[in-house]
Amino acid sequence: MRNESFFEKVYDVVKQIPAGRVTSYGAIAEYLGSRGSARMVGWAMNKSHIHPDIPAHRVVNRKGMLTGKNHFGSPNIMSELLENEGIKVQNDRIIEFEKLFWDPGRHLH
DNA sequence: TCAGTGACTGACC
DNA sequence: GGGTCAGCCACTG
Repeated sequence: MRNESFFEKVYDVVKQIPAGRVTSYGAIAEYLGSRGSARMVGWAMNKSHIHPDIPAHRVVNRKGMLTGKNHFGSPNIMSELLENEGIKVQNDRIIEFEKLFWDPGRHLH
């Protein structure tokens, strides 16, 4: 049903990302059937503050870089949240991003 | 309705 | 990995 907006679906996926794992905007967009609309996912994250439990820090770009850290109020919050979950962050980039990558299309098939 | 905006991505270097 | 360019599309005013 389309009772949910595009970003409502995005939140539904993001909330299912397990702790200690990360995914990319493009992966979520692709899972929602809007491949190439990764910007919409990032845009949805921008408004995720209206939702209580959106682990937006577990969503990064396809290179594993914390491009959205600037939207957490303070640039260091995002990396601290990730490190708190056991994810190593160095120079605004997730170490071993490929190993920690969580594909919604594979887990939520 | 139209134009602006953007937490991206792929191509290229 | 990182900068630039162009395409992408849902939402806002």
